[in-house]
Amino acid sequence: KFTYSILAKGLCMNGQINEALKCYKWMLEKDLVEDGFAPNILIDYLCRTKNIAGAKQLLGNMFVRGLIPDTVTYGTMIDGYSKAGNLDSAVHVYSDMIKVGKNPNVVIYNALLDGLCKRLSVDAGKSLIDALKSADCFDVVTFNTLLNGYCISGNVDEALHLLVDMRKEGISFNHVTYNILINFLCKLGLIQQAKEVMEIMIAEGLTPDCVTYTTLITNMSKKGDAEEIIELHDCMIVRGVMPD
RNA sequence: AUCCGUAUCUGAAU
Repeated sequence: KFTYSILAKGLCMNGQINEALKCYKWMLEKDLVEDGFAPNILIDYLCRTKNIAGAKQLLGNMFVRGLIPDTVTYGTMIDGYSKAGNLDSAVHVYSDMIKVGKNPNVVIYNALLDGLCKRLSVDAGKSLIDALKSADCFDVVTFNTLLNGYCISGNVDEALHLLVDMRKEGISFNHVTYNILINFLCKLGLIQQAKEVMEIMIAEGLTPDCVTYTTLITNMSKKGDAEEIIELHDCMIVRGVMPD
């Protein structure tokens, strides 16, 4: 189950979807598909490549073969729909999973939250997170998602307030939290402050990653201080972060 | 044995 599922995933990452599907069919013949693990990988790939129709078909095929969609299957479809801009269908999949008695976990809610913030409104996202807090169902991704929503809509006050709230709820910032803030500061034209936040991040024991550096370099390029850009580039190399 | 191995948040490209 694992060996051939991961092989199928590798084929997908190579863009060889037909080979991946062949691999899956072969697994079915050999009775190696006992649950959602293998089909979830293919459904996810189809969603990421915006082939929602294909993903739906594969999902339908699971039922035909008596395979029960699991929480990951539902999460994959919810995220796929919402990233494709179809929030209604995402919510519909969510109701389906409730109907069949599957318990949504924090990943499901985070996917919905991201969809709400990006496709509907941050206010809708705020309402959801309030409910999640009462239900004690949240993690660092939940907060990062809403934080990014506030940043995208330029809501500085709410963003800052959310950071305080995060601490209050006992959620530590991670590298993504910092990357969101650094990107936001850059977008506000506050490059120097963005670099300071990177220093805070390091002081907090977190390691800037490729996204951190690319964010800073991209935004500094718009101003054209070549010296500083090269310095930052060399800095990332020295610290062992590979540019992509 | 334990751990890891499929879904959710950030940059760039389109």
